[in-house]
Amino acid sequence: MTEQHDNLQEKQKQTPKTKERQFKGLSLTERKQARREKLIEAGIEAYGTHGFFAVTVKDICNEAKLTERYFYESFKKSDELFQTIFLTLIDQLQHNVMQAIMQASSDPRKMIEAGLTALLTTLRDNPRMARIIYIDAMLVQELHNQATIHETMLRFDRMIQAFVMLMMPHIDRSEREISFVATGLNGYVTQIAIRWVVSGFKQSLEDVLSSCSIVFLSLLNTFSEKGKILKKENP
Amino acid sequence: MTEQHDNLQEKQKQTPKTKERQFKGLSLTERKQARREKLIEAGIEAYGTHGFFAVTVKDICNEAKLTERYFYESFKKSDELFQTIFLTLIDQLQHNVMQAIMQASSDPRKMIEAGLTALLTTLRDNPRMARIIYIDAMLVQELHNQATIHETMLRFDRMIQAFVMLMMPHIDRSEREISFVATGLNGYVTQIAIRWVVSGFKQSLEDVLSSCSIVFLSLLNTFSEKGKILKKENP
DNA sequence: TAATTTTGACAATACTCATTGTCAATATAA
DNA sequence: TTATATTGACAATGAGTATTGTCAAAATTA
Repeated sequence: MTEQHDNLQEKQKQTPKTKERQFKGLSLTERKQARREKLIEAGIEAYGTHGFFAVTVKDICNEAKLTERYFYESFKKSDELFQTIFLTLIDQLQHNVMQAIMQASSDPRKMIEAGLTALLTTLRDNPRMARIIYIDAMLVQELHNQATIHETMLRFDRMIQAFVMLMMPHIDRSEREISFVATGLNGYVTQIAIRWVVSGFKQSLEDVLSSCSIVFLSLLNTFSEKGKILKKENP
Repeated sequence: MTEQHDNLQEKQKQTPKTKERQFKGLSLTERKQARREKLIEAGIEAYGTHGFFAVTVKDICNEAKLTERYFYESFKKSDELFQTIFLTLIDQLQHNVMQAIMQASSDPRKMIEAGLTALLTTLRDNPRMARIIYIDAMLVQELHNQATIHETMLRFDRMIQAFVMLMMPHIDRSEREISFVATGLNGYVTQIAIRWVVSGFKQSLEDVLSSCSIVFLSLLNTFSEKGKILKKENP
């Protein structure tokens, strides 16, 4: 219809439209970034305290003292915030564990203890992180089949697998089987961690640590004996 | 207004209200029961195939070839169907496992193998059961904090705990710690099972079984050596 | 101070579903 | 065959909430 006229209007609007203005000494991008971080913090607080399904976008905005408009300024869909939070937290957790393992002596037993201790203390010191990673994330990945979250979870599997293969170079098991064992070990620790988290960290760190270590140490022992135990030896 | 007249009408309505009539040779109760079972079957099909969150009440009714009215004839709330299904399936699974363990010889190794084999074959032969128990149930328990489901899940923990304590009567660990180990073992098997289920049972039963057994056998070995391995013995 | 961006409060819209209600068609008993 | 219990299709309601839109007050620059 009036295409030429419209094009003219567009030109006028595009350039001089929003003259960026400083606010509280911050530029537009800085303010956006600040709001984004407030939303992330609020999300951790809300999700980690009440659980993913009990929390609405409005809740998070209230927590962050921002209105819905600003939510969608930073995140296209409401899932995006959760995914962002999840990735942040799991990076943090994995980093702590890896670092602890690296810094331990090269004795496998020390490394196991160090890694598990790092994991458990991180969870205890960040209970909201614990809830988000171990409970909510499981749900969200299913709800909106978020491949990203699932893939990220597998990082721990692979970390354990690498560890096992590193510790026992001349192991007589197929890599495929070790991969399964790693998955299982991850599940072992995860399940105990969940119970610990849910209980409000009632039990002592030492007890939980010992319950986790024992399996790793047993396996270590079994593997280093080259699987003798696994052969059927009926008396 | 016309109270007396209304009362009269009520009386007439109350007694001869619904004269039960036979339909297709079935009484009202029989028909209700049949519909209920169709809904349960449809629920297993739908939930087990597409997942809890992708399924609506209407989906289940379509699958069952019944209309919504009949859904609420059998279940007050939509959750009720899922809970019913879950309890049915987990009973079935636990029964199979227990039976296998009982029927095995009293050799702990045989019992472990029998129990795990029963678990894995049941899951492989009922993939929808597997999905419902190991994936959807986890979610639903959180979503509508269904204590029932959570409690039921703990049955497996306790089953394993009882087994461990039975196998190793003179173990030097506290019951509390054994309880944690049992939880962990449950998580170990569960995690591997989930991966197996999700992969569409790609790997052979033998591989999966072996990956599960190894941990039980290692622990068995460790415990029967009275925890020597766990003492620090630096070279 | 005046003009205008930025913000915050809140209304409006859109959608998905669970749950309930209506009603005509059908099957059954008398 | 007739009266009515039963069924199936589908509309109506209601609740919750994500997402978008409006607008006046507050803050900033010139």
